[in-house]
Amino acid sequence: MPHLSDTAMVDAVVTWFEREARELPWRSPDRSPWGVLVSEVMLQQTPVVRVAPVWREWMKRWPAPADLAAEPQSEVIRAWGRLGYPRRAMRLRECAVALVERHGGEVPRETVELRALPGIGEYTAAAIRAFAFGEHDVVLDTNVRRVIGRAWHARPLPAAHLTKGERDHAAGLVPEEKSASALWNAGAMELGALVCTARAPRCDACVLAPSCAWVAAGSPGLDEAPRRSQAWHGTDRQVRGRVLALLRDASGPVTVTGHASLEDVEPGQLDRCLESLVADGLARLVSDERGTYAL
DNA sequence: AAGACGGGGAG
DNA sequence: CTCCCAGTCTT
Repeated sequence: MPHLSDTAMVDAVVTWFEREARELPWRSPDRSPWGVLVSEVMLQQTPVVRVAPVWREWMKRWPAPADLAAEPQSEVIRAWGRLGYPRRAMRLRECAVALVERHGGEVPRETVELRALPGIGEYTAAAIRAFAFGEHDVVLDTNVRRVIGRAWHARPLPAAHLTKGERDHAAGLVPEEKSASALWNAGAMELGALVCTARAPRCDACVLAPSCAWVAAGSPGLDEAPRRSQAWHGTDRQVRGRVLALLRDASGPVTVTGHASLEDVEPGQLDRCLESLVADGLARLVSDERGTYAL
């Protein structure tokens, strides 16, 4: 039976984080709130190692919201490269425009204002407040949910959707004091990313192990836990990605229909994907007759 | 409450 | 080859 108090467990994570935190570029002392915002959007569903080089490039090229806002979307999609979910790049640019129009080109620190920005949801708003401004907030990403779920509730993996009960419990764990709250938010995330990982947790190296409810229960359920399965090969998602890669790597319009690199794609599926890309605003039709598209 | 949405590195 | 990742937005 675990016997450490909530506070002692939270403190253990904070202490561990102060010792073990990775030196990520968006954690540098000279980072800007804009840099934090960009990093958070890039990190939505994309791992740190893949984000880092792109983030550096973006900060060099577009150091402030106004710089990105002035850029054509095609260039932004190109610079996004292969980070995935290119709608994020589109929204990031829209976000930059909104920052210029509504906030004088600055990143606001209030939740309502952040949430009103394109691409900024519950998690990202809280992360920006905590990591860019040091504000007290509840940062709940998949890592923090997994850490809390295991250490406090003996659950192997978080449920698909965040519940009110889960949010309330997480809120109760955040230290009152501002700087400690930010360290807990970042530390719990870091612990989930480096130690309390989804499928191969390193409990022997975990500061919470002595008081972890899941460890105490014998670390059950990892194999039986429901997995989110996402078919990939041959799906519309893959075809959309291939079309976008084609448009990205070209300097101008491309005749997509009958293109050699898409030979194996069924014409019907290709048409459907092209139509959806145009509907999403990610691609535009240049010449209907010739099946020519561009970013 | 579901489903859609990219891509690559690790196991 | 399967699984996962600092989620968001739209039905």
